[in-house]
Amino acid sequence: MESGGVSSGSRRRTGRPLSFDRDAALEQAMLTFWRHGYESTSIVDLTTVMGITAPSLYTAFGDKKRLFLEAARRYAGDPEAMARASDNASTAYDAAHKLLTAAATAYTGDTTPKGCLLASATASGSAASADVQRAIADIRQRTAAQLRARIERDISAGVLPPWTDAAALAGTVMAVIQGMSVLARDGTARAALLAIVEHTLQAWPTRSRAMTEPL
Amino acid sequence: MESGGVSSGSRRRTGRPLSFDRDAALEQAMLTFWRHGYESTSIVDLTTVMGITAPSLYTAFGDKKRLFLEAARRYAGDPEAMARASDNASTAYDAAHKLLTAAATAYTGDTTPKGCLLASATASGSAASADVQRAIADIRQRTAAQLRARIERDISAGVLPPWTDAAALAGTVMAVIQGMSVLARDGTARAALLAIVEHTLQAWPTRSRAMTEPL
DNA sequence: CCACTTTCCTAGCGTTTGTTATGGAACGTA
DNA sequence: TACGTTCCATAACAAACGCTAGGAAAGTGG
Repeated sequence: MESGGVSSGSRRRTGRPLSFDRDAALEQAMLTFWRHGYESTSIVDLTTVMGITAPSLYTAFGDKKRLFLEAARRYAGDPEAMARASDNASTAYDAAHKLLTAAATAYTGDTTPKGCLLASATASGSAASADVQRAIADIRQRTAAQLRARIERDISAGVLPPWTDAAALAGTVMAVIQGMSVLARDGTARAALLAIVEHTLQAWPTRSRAMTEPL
Repeated sequence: MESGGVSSGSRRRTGRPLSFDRDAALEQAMLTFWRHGYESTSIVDLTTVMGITAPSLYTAFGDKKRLFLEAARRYAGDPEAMARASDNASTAYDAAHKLLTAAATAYTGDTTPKGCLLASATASGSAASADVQRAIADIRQRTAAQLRARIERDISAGVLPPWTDAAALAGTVMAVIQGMSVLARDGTARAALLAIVEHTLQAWPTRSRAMTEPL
């Protein structure tokens, strides 16, 4: 019963090998969840785009819920990579700027669905998928917590004024990110989203905002 | 075939009267759509909370799609009332402020579901409900257009500087509104949303922003 | 070549979905 | 009382849902 090493490295050593590319199938599943959401995507939809049959899907990914969570993890990327990117930014402003522009760009890709998978997939949801919604909310709140920590670091370092409301600042960035997903779904173009990003960042506090004269 | 005057005023003059309160039933349906979204709310869910049977629902409201659209119209309120509120605001800033605080408050009600019905109900969606999504997007874009027009009016009147990007400004407000719905769903408290509102409005352009000294 | 393991496909499981036919009961009118 | 109209409740419809038994097929290790 110890056989099921889920993670990478250990492949099965015997038995018939998979006849399809597991990664490619997962990618297609992710795109479909991205486009239609979690509950509105049926198993038939998935097997069609993945090019496999239902039993193959179940043996390879468990069930619909686990497949979605794996697709969501693939979409959100490595959480540690996000943390590193946030830490490596020279200031919290830079981190927020990168986060916002990356979102605006990702939500308006030519070859990908509009909007954010995490925002689109679970905004609605029956009681049966409450755990899926919670998992997605966790990913969001992890991002928010990292940004907030980065802001507080800047406050301590004197880069941001001491009266800065770190929660409100991080919250605003998160709200704009999530909101841009809705706008992108409604058809708003990338340039318009980027203009929103620039406008939002104009509210970023500066040590000199109320003291010296910018520009 | 001309009998079906949907709107108010003309009630049926003969036959057995309705045994339930149509308005109260619609209210319950709205709350359920608000909580679970459009596709995740089943007819059984609706008939349960409405206290009627399926055939009664169909004869009184048409079908699930029309019931939802009627509930959404009830939720969004009279569009003309919104337009009047926007026009009656003394400035575009006031209109945006009212819009944002009203959203933050409505999304965190004690007796209502968290978030926005329009944002939650149709963020995901199968191809079958594309028309429902379009109807909801229309309501959003009507709000955005009104706010944008109000901003442009202020620009013409000299209340806002001529270099103001009305589209970006209105877009930011809309993005924050939609984003706050996601945050509210995730459990963010009303006070935190109101802090986001205040922070967002700090980016509002002022004729004097780069010329004279505020405060 | 022979077990043994694992994946593959066909077919179908039971449940839930949105929606409706049917027949009787309740109303205003005559 | 009798009529036309309208509503209610029972029951059921076909389709789609997530999911899985069962046996054939394709690999590895002995």
